[in-house]
Amino acid sequence: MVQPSTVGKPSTGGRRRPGRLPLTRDRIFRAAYIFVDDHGLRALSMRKLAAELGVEAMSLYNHIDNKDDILAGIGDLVFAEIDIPKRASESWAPWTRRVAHAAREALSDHTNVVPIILAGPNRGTAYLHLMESMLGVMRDAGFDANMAHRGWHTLVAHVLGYVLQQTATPILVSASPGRSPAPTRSIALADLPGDDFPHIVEIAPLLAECRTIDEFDFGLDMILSGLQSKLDNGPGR
Amino acid sequence: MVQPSTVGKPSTGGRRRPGRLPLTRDRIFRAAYIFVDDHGLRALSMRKLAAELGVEAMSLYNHIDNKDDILAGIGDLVFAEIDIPKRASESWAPWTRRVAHAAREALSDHTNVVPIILAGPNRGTAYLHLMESMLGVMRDAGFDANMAHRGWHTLVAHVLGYVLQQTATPILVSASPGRSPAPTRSIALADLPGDDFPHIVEIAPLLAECRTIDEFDFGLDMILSGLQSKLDNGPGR
DNA sequence: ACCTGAACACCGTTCAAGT
DNA sequence: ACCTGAACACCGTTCAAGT
Repeated sequence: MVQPSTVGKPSTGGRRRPGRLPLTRDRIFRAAYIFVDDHGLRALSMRKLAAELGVEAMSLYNHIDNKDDILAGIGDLVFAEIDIPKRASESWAPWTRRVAHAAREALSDHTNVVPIILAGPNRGTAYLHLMESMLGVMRDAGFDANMAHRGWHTLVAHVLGYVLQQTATPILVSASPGRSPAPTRSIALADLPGDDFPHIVEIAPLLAECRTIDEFDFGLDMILSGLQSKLDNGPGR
Repeated sequence: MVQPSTVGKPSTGGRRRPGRLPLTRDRIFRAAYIFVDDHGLRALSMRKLAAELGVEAMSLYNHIDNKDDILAGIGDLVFAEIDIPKRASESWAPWTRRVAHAAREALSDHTNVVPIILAGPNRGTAYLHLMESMLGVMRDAGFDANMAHRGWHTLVAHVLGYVLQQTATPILVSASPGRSPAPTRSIALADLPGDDFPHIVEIAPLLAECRTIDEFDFGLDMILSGLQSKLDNGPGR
């Protein structure tokens, strides 16, 4: 990797630019990943990303196809942060629980990137390995292919759905449905008219403090024990 | 609403423009909704939307704040398509099942709009009314506020997660993880290397044909019966 | 009151030209 | 082989000017 003919100036690799590493797909992806984490998805532009790398925007096109290519790369970096636990002697359910929590955690740590994952098909290697592992553990536990497939879908739906609600549920909400003046953005859910929305008002304090882990576990437990009982109650459909 | 002083020319409302209705927030939202359904979210621009309405882009700003304002309007139009069933004599579970299916159907019919709903907090009136109804039915059935809150979260997570996978699961996928030439986009999941992804390859045919309703019901049933048993097994936490 | 021409500060992407 | 200046066809949004 290090060019052996290069002498002196130990910190820089050659004569490209003072102290600049060469561009690679990987370096572009990582820079974009950090940029989105820090500034949000909408702020990401080819020009600003290039500036972050000390380069002009057009240089990026020597390594990537287009912006979508970069977005796909960023998306898979989130899945790469989920480390898939080794299967100890534990049963499929606790193992799956740990994976589900690891996924929830990784996605929650990078909410700015989540919209990318949701926008289109994920075909990155990290995603595929995660999927493969989950299916394998279920198959080994005795689920048939059909059941493993459905269980996987249900679990993914739960994780994605939960992470979504961390951002998609309005804690602050406008009380006036029509055209609204500027300050309305910060009226709390609890301030909705109690006549129209009594039950929303009732649970408003719960919503405000609900992004906890046992919120997540509440649904996860139902899914895992539901799957377990299908496993126990018979091999048939 | 109809200006009484206007005479003749029954189809046009006045002298604004030949045959042009006046702009309103509602007309802008509906036009944008249809445009996104037809051409996708990324194709939506202020200029093209204005053209669709027979108007210049800047005119839109007389009625809406900015593009995000329009997006929020579009998002709530999807929820407005969910008609909330009247509560007959049925129990909370079948009623909730019907609402969940109605929501799944509305979202599935407007997949281009779904990313808007997922991108940020929903505070539209249609969304709030849906939420209020679901909470109310659960409370009436005997769930306490805490349980209703959690149940609502779990159900929403399931619906959103399911709809997501209709778009986010790769049916077609690249078999070569690194830089890939153009035609790779259309290599099927089933063509993944079987050594690395045996279980994905195994369920690939299931994935290809799985966007069925009983896929959805599989998880929904587990959630509903899980909630029912919590309701039966005691009022406490 | 509502619409618009012109303008501003941006975009993603291409391509011929540089080294 | 890799980088870039200049250019193209777009963006969202503002503002003063029109009716």
